[in-house]
Amino acid sequence: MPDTPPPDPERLDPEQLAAYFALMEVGSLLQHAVDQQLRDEGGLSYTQFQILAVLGQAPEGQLRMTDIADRLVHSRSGLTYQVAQLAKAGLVARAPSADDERSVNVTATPQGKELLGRVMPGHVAVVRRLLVTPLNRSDITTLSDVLGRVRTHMRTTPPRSATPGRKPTTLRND
Amino acid sequence: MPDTPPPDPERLDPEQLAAYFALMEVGSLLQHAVDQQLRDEGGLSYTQFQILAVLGQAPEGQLRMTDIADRLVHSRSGLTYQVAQLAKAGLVARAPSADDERSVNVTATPQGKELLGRVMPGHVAVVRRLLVTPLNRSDITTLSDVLGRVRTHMRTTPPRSATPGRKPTTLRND
DNA sequence: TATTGTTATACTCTATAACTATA
DNA sequence: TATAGTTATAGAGTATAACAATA
Repeated sequence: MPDTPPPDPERLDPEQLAAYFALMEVGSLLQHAVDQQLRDEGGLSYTQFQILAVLGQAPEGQLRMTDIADRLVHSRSGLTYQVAQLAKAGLVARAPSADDERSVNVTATPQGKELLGRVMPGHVAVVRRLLVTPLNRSDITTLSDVLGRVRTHMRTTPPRSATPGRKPTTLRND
Repeated sequence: MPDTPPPDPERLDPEQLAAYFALMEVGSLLQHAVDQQLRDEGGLSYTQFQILAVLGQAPEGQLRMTDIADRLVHSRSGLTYQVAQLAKAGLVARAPSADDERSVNVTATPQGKELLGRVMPGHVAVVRRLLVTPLNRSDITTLSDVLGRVRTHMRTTPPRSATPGRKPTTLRND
């Protein structure tokens, strides 16, 4: 009784597609909404907000550039730019590391912490209004469980290299 | 024995926060991955890919600028820019509408359809590798169900206006 | 030699405002 | 007047490559 066709690696079945589309759309809309709120109420981009937030959670209240980049931004120069913006606004301070002269320690200034605190309520309100409201407690738990697993998998999976059968300039000799 | 503190609208409990963070991170990583794949294999941004995809799904194979903008991009001028890019690459064609002289009908050219078809397998592969693989069928169903509800709610919820207690220049008589 | 970080540069994308033309 | 769309413009963000300095 072959009622489940063999999984074609070239396609996604309707359920998988629906999950993918819903994820992308919800992520995009939520991102857009919080970005807007952060700009309106704090003059912060979402990336800048994330940097401040990550610094706030850091044990010593400080992180090296590399540490921040690994968690948030995709290129180093991009992080340098964003941290420079934050520093220009007096929201973070940079100091050379004591034990490794190459490193730069970034900390949130009092103004940075103050701004973060001032912006959080509105931020939370947006997340609550858009994401939390339509879900019950069980939905939330499920969502964080399932997406948590996906996140772990994504972090583990090699980005894009290691593609087997990929000869790097090895056809002929050109 | 009050073990459930009253829900503070100023905060999100750990489960809610976890769901929010997981959603944002997974959405961001997945977006980044597919964007990369589309650029590498088709020279398309994710937005451009979406435009082609939406045109492909359209009943007549054509949509007005407004129709596309409503589904995808956030500003009209942004859409004009993106469609212009696609047209410049010969992937879409624009034609004035017959029944409404103001409207512009956009269609995918044969090259556009060809490119879309050529890019889809890799696209699907990324989604499968990052999102589908770590989940079982039940997870997928749940995910699309829960996120589908969130999406519906987001589309319904007024963006940001209609803030109650917001007097639109109605103090005094102005 | 590998790692940390910055700089220079160029490019993509987005949004706002002003504008044209049609309904 | 309202709607559909474009243009001009300006700004934010990102990545790549070259670079300097330290481990």
